[in-house]
Amino acid sequence: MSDHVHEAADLTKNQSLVMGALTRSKGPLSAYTILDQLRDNGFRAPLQVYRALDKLVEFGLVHRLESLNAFVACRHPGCDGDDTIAFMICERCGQVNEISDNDLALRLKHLAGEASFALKKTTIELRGICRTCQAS
Amino acid sequence: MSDHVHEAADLTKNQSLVMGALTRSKGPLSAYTILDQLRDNGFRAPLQVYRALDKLVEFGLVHRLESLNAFVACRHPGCDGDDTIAFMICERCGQVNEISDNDLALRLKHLAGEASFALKKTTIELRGICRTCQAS
DNA sequence: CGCAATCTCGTTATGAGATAACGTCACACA
DNA sequence: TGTGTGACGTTATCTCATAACGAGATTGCG
Ligand SMILES: [Zn+2]
Ligand SMILES: [Zn+2]
Ligand SMILES: [Zn+2]
Ligand SMILES: [Zn+2]
Repeated sequence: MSDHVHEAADLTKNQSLVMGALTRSKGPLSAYTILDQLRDNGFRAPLQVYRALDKLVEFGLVHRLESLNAFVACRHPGCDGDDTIAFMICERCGQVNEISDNDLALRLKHLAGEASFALKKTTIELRGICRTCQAS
Repeated sequence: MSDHVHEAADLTKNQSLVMGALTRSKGPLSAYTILDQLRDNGFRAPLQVYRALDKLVEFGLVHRLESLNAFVACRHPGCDGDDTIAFMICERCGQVNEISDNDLALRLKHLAGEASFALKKTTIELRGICRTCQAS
């Protein structure tokens, strides 16, 4: 276990269970929703979920959506968890799309640089209606 | 009152009090912190704060910081509340800087357009250390 | 081996953020 | 006069998140 890329085998039981719930879900889940889904697996308290989520976010396998207080499995291929990611969140169907754009990242870095701001983490969340929901 | 630009005179008593608390503050405040500060002015329940905040945000006088669950008075000159605004939030001193960048806004609009995503609202929050705090 | 450091886990209780639901009051305006 | 609308106050409740404590398992070292 010298690798820093976290695969399924690296995860503890609780982490795997939480990861599974998020992967199965079509959209983001709140910690308490995950808790409810995992009661049959022995989950009893919020902390069991939050502790697993903390690690999964740290590993870059899960992202937290600040504007939703919810969590989503990373579906952005090649996402290392440190990228500048933008989320498009459909307010009708709840689906989340994860996009990484270099121009966007550069622009933000530039703005931070101009202000001598030591950038650690960026949150970009776009709210709106997705293509599918507009059609219907 | 036919104007749509909201000045101090437009605000109700509660809205003025909440706006005052936010304007006096150097950084963002949580709803409950505002509540505590306004107890002497007759505030008793969270809803009094949240109702005022809802309106102030609607008027564009106050912004909500999603990653902080807190609110900050708009200090961006000419901000109409509909702009695409990025917030730089210092994790050491708590100060918030509000910046509006056209290139950034255009890039986001472009990305949304590419995905046929009907963009309604964008949240951009940069976390890091401000210039002042780096120096010290 | 003996022992400390670290990590995961379970549990209980509590803190922090936000809203539902109900009724009151003042005001505008037909 | 009556009727709608919007702000307000209060209570209760809901959702989100963490503090604090202790039990096992694991690792690495003297
Ligand atoms: Zn990702
Ligand atoms: Zn949709
Ligand atoms: Zn502003
Ligand atoms: Zn600072």
